[in-house]
Amino acid sequence: MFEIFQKYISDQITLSEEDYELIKSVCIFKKLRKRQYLLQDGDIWKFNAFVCKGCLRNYRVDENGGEHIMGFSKECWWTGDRESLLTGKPSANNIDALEDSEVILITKPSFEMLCAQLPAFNDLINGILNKSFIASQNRIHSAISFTAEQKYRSFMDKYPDLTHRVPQHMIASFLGITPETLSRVRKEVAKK
Amino acid sequence: MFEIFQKYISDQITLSEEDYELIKSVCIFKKLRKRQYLLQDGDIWKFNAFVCKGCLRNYRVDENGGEHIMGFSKECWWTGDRESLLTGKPSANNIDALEDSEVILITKPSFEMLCAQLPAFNDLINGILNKSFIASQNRIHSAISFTAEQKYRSFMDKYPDLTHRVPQHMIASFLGITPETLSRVRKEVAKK
DNA sequence: TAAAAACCTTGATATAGATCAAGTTGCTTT
DNA sequence: AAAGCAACTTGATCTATATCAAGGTTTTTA
Repeated sequence: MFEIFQKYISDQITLSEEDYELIKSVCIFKKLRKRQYLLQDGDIWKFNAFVCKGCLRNYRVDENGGEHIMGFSKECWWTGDRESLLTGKPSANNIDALEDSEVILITKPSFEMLCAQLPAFNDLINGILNKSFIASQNRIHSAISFTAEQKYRSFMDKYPDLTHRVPQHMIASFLGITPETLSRVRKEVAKK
Repeated sequence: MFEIFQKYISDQITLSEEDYELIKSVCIFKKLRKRQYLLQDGDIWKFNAFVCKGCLRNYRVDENGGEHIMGFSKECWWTGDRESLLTGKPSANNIDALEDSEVILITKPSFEMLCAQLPAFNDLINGILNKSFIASQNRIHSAISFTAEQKYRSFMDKYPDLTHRVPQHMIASFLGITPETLSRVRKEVAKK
């Protein structure tokens, strides 16, 4: 399980054997069965989580029980709840596994230690935060500007693999449309 | 103009006189008249921009000429286009002044120098990036989950001052609804 | 200070997408 | 392998919001 994380890191920066030992020493390995929660709303989230295998979703539940998917995380993506982690307040999010999955958890203090000890690791993480922010901006743009069809096309464009990997009604939820609408949009898109 | 930036910093971290001199030495001071562009799409954005005075908007234009407002930035907020800055590619965004404004620009190399030389400054900036990311997540949630009325209420909640400071049709654009709908929503909200 | 723009509101109408409902297919679980 | 559940589709209808249009108000500019 650690090898995947190690490869992910070594593909981007150069670290010594000892550096990897240090990282490994603070990793918490966790296997999740399909449908198992990694985080439930109301809990306080304490980690940074790296997905080695499988796929998770991060969602919020509204007052009517409606689920709204904030994001998916597959292998080599990060997940968690930055807001709860930063503020120490209970999370409004739920994270659960869409498939049997394997994740690595690193507590906030350990993570900060790594960033302090390993400048290259710190840069790597910073780059990811930057990229996530940019992705969020683009998602906001699509949410406030696009039609249902444009939203779906841009999803396929950006996440071609997820398009077939996660249930359609979850993609609909991610896009902020109903499953019925997505089904009809797909029929249209298939025609052209 | 620099005093505002200095106060903003000193309210959050402690720096020496020399540190401020260093910061000041890389600041580019710029005054903008109402409607003046700070960035036009197609240009490559090279700075981090801190708003000392006034208010700007950041927006994208779609193929039909429709404007979609990504964000507002008033005094003591940051603005710019992180994506263009990071990738070096032409920006898809426009930034212009809604009021006569004053901004401080810091080029990317200078900014990185400051972050490297002044760890506290680096932490400060990191905190801002984190908070912006969290704000983006919350905006995504509202965009995919809320009705027009809920969107407007949450805007008033989050930005009570902007509610009266920027034109209504721009708030509508920010929320992803039409100006007419916003006008009607406001009438409803006023009743209750 | 008058003319021109920009802005906001209100009404009438249109429509994209939501909701409700039923049937089908395809996974899980025992 | 059957039963039960979850996922997808399709049709009918409804509704929140968009679009189109016009008038009134405020702000800008000459």
